[in-house]
Amino acid sequence: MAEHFNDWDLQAVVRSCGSVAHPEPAAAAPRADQPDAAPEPVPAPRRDEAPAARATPTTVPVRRQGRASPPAAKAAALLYDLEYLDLDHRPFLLPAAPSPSPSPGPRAGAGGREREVMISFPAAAAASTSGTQQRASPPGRKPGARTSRPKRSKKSQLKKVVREMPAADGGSSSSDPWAWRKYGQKPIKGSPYPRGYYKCSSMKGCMARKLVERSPAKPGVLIVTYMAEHCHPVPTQLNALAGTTRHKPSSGAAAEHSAASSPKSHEHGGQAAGRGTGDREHGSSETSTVAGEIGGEEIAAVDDDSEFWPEGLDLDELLAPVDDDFDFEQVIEAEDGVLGRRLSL
DNA sequence: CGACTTTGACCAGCGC
DNA sequence: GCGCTGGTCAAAGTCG
Repeated sequence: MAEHFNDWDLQAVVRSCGSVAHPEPAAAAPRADQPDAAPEPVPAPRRDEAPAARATPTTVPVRRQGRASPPAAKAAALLYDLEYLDLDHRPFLLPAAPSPSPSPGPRAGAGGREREVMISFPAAAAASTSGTQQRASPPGRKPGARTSRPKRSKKSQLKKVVREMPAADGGSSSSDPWAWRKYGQKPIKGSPYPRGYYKCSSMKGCMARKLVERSPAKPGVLIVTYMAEHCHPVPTQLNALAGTTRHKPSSGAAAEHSAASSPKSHEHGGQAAGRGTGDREHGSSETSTVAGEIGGEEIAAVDDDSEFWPEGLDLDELLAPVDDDFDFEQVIEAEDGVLGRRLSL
């Protein structure tokens, strides 16, 4: 796993924290994307919901638990458009993992297709992002009450890297060495699924952040948008800085929660932004998280994924990185030749 | 005790 | 100018 990190690590990552001070991060970075996959809080979509979206409802029976999902190759197959990416600046596909990493790199492999949207990154942008840090609001502030906030850069002018990955993959946490901390969640208009907002917590001052949301069109697919750059090297130790990981023992909701909440669980696919305003608004109380996914959502994901599951792809190989915790009983093949796995816990 | 998640509110950008 | 929407903050609570 660590291997693929290198791939992007090289380019993506470190852009000297100076960036913080650097008003022009993007400028300097030809490609500030940090393709890290991270714990995706997957707003658990209800499988019942968005039925239309589900292309292969028939395969539902395939059940697998555990985050592993048909990641890799899907990427290749997956090619639906990310309209929202079209920021005028033609989004382009990243050469996915240049790395011939042995493992089905979760990276691009994670089923994620990446697109980098390069947009002028006005100093303002930097400022805006940094705003987070700049702004130190006085204590005792009423919730939500902020003091002056630095001007936000034009939202549309940030450089972004968008990746798609199977929800089942939990955002291919496996490929994301960074520690992410969720700082918000919002329902997105037009989408039944809320979007989770994450910041890099690997290092203070790092402005890297990512947005995670489920594709309305394909609930089984997570769309992860990376913004800004990491100003530090990939932590050799997950959670180097972010101290604790929350792994709840498992038990009913707890289990669900655990996966969900353990964000840092880079390894585990991390946090699931279960519910937040979004859920509330959308009425979906799916506190999902990876764990949750494991339970059910994931299944859905799998189904979807299965759609593009490449034939020659070796599941075990792909799943290897994440299989640690789970034992798959068997691999089953769905009617349409879709592969599914059933595992026993 | 520190880090994380949840959640309501604030605020800026954007469209009408 | 107004309202909507997205993005972010920070208090409160949870967990290891």
